[in-house]
Amino acid sequence: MPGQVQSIARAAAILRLLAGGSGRLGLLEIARALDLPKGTAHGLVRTLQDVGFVEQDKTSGKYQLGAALLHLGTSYLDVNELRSRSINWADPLAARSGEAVRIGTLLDSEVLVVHHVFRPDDTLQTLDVGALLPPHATALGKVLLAYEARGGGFGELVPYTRRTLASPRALARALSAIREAGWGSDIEEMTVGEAGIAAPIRGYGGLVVGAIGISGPVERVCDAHGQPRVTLVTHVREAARAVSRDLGGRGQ
Amino acid sequence: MPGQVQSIARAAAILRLLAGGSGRLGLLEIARALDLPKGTAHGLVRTLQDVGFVEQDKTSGKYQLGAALLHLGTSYLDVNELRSRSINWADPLAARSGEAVRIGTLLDSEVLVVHHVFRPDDTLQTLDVGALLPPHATALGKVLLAYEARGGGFGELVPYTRRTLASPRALARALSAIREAGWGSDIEEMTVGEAGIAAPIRGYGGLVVGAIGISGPVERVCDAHGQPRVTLVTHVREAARAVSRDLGGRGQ
DNA sequence: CAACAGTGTTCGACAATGCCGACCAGGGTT
DNA sequence: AACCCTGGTCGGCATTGTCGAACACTGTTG
Repeated sequence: MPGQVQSIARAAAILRLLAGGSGRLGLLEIARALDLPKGTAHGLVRTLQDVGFVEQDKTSGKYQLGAALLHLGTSYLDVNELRSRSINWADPLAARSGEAVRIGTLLDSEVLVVHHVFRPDDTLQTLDVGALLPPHATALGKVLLAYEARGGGFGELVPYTRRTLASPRALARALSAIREAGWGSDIEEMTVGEAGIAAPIRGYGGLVVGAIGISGPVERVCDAHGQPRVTLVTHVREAARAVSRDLGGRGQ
Repeated sequence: MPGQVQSIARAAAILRLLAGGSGRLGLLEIARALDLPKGTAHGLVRTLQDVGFVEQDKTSGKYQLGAALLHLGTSYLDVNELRSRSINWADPLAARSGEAVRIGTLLDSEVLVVHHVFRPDDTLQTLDVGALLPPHATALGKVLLAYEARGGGFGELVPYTRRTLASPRALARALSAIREAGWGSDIEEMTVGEAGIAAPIRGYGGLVVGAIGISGPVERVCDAHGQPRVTLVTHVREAARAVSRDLGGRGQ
């Protein structure tokens, strides 16, 4: 594969940096973080500003992400096949299971949430479409990792709770168990008191392109033995199959 | 201001094209639309693909927006000062008025919705955060236009309904009336049966940085004379002032 | 069945392009 | 008032990306 266009790759790095960091960044901070000369960074940032991908706070001079990105992001949702096919099945799943439903896909070894249906009750919930979840500590993420072709080493496995799978060996075992069973779960591995169940979504050719899952309080998601309830597992797997069928895949 | 970085400007144009068009586009369509040689367009698109801003449908070969943009877009929401300050005031406004609340800002002569609170009833509504609204046919848009520094000519004023302000003269009159009154409305100018009320949000230095408004069925938003209800107008203007105060502006 | 009209993709040579480093200009702090 | 820090500018060099033609492939058409 021939070389990349340098300036575009650098511009993307700047945007990722701004998205990841604590919001606003100064020009020199950007230049230092990417190991670029001041002048070069300035040129890149200024054209990013011209196209609306970056805004500058006039008082502090610092830079932040721009409004044009918001529209591009939602435009992506409109085109995304995985999301559009899932929508019809996510709502029934939320209704049947009584829990929140999320659909995610792998992006740079993280889980990108592309759709989110709130838990049917009226509790206050924040929409996390567009959020990135840690793959090793969520049911969605582990399912996606299990079927990921590029089985390279995982990133650093930060432990969120005592039950997080923080060692590569434990994670690899869990992934092969998921491949065996065709679904996966996480029990208080990301936040205490929360559990989740997920199953893979296959696209054209049987390739896994995403995952659908529910998550909620551990006492509702799991039975008396601390295992995910069979009825919920069935619901999730059926939803995953339905979406896969819609996508033209073989559906598990 | 010295020249732009050509390749970044072109890359941004490609992304805008993909966002605006009907989703997927072929390489030649992109090249033709931007008047670029095939090879050049390919290089740009390929690096956009490498950084995740563009995806390629393997079967058709066509290109579409990529997943990385979704995360960038929502990251923008997290940083956006206008949105974060508005959130606390949008919910009460929705509750008091009983209508849907939206907060918008001007982007490229269009209205970008940065926050959206559903109407309190349980009707089915779609979240339009990230959507672009026509400025001349919505209360939010007309308020933003009225206080826009760069008072250049408006784009083409497409008529949506019979009551849309489609002539530059009528629109200019409406805008100066808004400046006079400090708030604006639209009555069946975008969709029949719908009306809206909006007021400007001022940031540091008194500059208008956004607008907040409600919208709903014309029979609820307007009184017997077909005019916006005074109580609703007051609620909207108070909310706008509150947000402005939070932003450090003078609040009207 | 062959010629064709479309794709998306690769390659290499030229030179235009954007990179780099040093140089300005303003603000805050010592 | 001298100093640091910031963001912004300018011009020369050569690295960089652009460009057009050629390639591989698919589906259609004569």
